[in-house]
Amino acid sequence: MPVITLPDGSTREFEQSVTVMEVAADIGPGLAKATIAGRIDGERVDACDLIEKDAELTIITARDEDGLEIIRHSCAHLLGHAVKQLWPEAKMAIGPTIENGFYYDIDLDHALTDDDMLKIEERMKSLAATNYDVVKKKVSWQEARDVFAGRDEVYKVEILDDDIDREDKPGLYHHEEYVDMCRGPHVPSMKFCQHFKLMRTSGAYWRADSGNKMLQRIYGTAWGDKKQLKKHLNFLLEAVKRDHRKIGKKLNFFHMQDEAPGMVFWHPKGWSIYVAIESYMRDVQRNNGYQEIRTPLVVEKSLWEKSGHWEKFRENMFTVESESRDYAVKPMNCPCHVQVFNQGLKSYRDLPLRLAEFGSCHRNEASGTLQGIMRVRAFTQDDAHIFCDESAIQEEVSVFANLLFEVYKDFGFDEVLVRLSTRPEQRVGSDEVWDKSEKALAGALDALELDWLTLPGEGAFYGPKIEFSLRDCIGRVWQCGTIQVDFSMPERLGAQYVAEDGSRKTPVMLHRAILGSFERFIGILIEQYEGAFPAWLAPEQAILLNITDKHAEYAKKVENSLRNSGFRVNSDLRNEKIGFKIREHTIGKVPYLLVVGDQEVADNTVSVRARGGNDLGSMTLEQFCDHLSTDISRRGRK
RNA sequence: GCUCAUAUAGCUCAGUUCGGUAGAGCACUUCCUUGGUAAGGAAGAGGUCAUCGGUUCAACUCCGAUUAUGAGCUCCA
Repeated sequence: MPVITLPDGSTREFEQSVTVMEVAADIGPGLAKATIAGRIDGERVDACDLIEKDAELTIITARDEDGLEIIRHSCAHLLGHAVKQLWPEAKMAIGPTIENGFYYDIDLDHALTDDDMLKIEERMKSLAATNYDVVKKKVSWQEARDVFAGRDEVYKVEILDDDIDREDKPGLYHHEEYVDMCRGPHVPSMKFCQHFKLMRTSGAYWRADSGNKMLQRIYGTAWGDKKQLKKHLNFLLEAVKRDHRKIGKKLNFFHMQDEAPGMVFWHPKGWSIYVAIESYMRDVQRNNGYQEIRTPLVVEKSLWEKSGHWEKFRENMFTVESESRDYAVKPMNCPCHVQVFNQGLKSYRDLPLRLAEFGSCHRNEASGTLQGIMRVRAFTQDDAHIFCDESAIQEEVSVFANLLFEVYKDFGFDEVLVRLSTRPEQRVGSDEVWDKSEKALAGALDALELDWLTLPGEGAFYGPKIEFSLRDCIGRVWQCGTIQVDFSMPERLGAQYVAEDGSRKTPVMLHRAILGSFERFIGILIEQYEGAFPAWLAPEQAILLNITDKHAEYAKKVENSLRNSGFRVNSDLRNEKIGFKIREHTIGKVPYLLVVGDQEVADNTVSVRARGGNDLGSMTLEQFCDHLSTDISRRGRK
């Protein structure tokens, strides 16, 4: 006689055990139709699962996040169903859900082509169109193993053997002749799996181990209705439109070429953006207690041996040989910064000592990881190291985080995600030291009253780190800033200071960056702004357009005057119609187009057209300077 | 590094179904046009079809290798 309590607090009593679906039907036929699964006392269950005793029940429909996830999971099974019909010899590995969709890893000798993808999608659609019911059976471990062994599904058998307790009762979901094993829950009927699209294939190692066989992974996206699917596909198109590689080429910001893989050739316009950001960061650092330094790019191997880099990351370092000595191009700035710290005797009165460097680093990343200017082999960090006493960590982290939030706001990013990465398997330093470091960072975050998550095992080899990620205007998340505690390197490299009691102590070092790397950050900005940089960063803040040759001299005069006022201005004096020039520089995303013709020459003004086509009318030079200055001083803030 | 795909004019891309050495638009050059807020007109020039090798009478096309790029995987100190 189970009593079911619903989310609104109402209760329903039943004569005998009932399924989730039956409860839904009892509430109303409309709900029954929409029922995907249920949540009993917080745990997700199938619609066909029996409720035998009193329980709190929530019905899950496509409107719930959970419902969507179940749909995606079932779509993975649907993919399996289709693939096995088309290639019966395929062996199915795992098919989990991911953000916005699902994938399935498949072992199949035939390399899947784009045509195959269409074929699979067609088959999935026609299977789903029959609205067949998904039938769940709980079986014994042995029974499940027999089923998959009988079907030669070696990966399912391996999962059973290695990961599933012999006492467990695995759920087998029957999609007509296809069977998949899953913790569930799944949709009761394929009528819920109608709005999906296969996205791409790729290789993926079995159990994510690069020593294992590479399987073929098929990615798909799936949604509760047509509208959601369309919205997602539009989002993807939007992301493609913003691709920094395309925009970077079109707007002539930079290029890359075969001879220097993973390294950027900055063109005048891109470099102008770079310089604007660098000089902004230089001001920010100077105004916040940092001292800028510059250290060598190439340093003898022995220093990297002492710092621990040679042991842990030799493969990713570029090396150079000269006069029988081995050098490495620096992959990080920290060991060099310790060398600066080590010059001269330091007192506790010198701490915290904050050394900053726009440090140019080279890391020989695996070729497959390179991506535009986002992931490169040569990059420059807005790097700094804070040498301080252990007791100052929390304060330094907190001051740093607040500074970082302000900088991000200047770049137009208001939402920042914070995560704490803890000790990885490969690391230096004792567990004691790691305990201390992790605690210090967590303490600082709590003191700031931030929402933050822990990423276990994601820390750097020398210490735990806080990572700051920002969300761009179309919702994507980019990891940029970081602050990392390091109790190890100062000791390894012999950093010391004289404490109040006259004893020698080893300082703690905080590695920190706000933007991360200039290359990557500019890539992010290009995508965020779709190339339309706000005035303070725009390579060309304004451009003079003359109507005819008659006005060229006046245009040139205005251009020079604006330049002398410190603005980045050019003029386009070509013999072209004004409409043509407007079009070209609109596409070029110049913030202000200044048109000059008879009228303007006579009145000593410029006709101002803002980006986006806003006609701001005629202004005197002075008025325009004020307008532009105001715009620039706002930076990226709204 | 691994899997799959891709590489044609400065850019974006056609094309060679079945091997007989290539085409468009934009950009560029010249000429005409001096025109007021997203493309004025005409003519012209421009490519060893990524590199190296193989098959062939003949390769841009087929095969192999290399390099780079892309999507993922692994990695990201």
